[in-house]
Amino acid sequence: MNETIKYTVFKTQWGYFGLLANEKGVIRACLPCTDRKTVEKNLLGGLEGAEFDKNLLKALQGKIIAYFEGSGVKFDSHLALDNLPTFTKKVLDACQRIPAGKTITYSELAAMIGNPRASRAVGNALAKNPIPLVIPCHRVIRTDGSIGNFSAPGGSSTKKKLLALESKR
DNA sequence: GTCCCGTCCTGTC
DNA sequence: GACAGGACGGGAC
Repeated sequence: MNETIKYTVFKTQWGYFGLLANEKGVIRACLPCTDRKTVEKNLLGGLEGAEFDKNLLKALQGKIIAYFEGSGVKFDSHLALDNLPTFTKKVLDACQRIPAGKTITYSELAAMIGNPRASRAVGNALAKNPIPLVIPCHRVIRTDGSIGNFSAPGGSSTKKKLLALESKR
């Protein structure tokens, strides 16, 4: 494999945010962290040969920064999800259609992809979401109203903070 | 409120 | 191919 992988780390209101991308689109994202090195480590995760490019996905960077400033933005960047299982791709794709400030439940998301009872499998897929925030997996909550779980650094408290940020608009 | 079983997909053996 | 484990749901108690 000889594809070019680039990454960038930039500052937002919440801390440093990382993006990793190849020619096809975004591969991975890393939620804000106060320490830039931590972000790079989480983002690259042992990957070698990734090239730093501060102008990588400049438009998306701007949107993410605006997002953490509290403005409503729509992430429409191209994402490279080819290496993920079909079901996971479907789940992530459906997840992207959730409008900002709105939340749906795991079972509603399952219904969107034609498997109303696959809520558990949906959670499984979201747990593997490589691109948090851009794929708004934090907008998916449990049917009983509880926040559910979140695999990104910070866990469910990060999820809560993200929802609070969106709902106060 | 807590417990338990059903459900469906992925990763590992 | 089989099995265990999950960001869940819903009914039973």
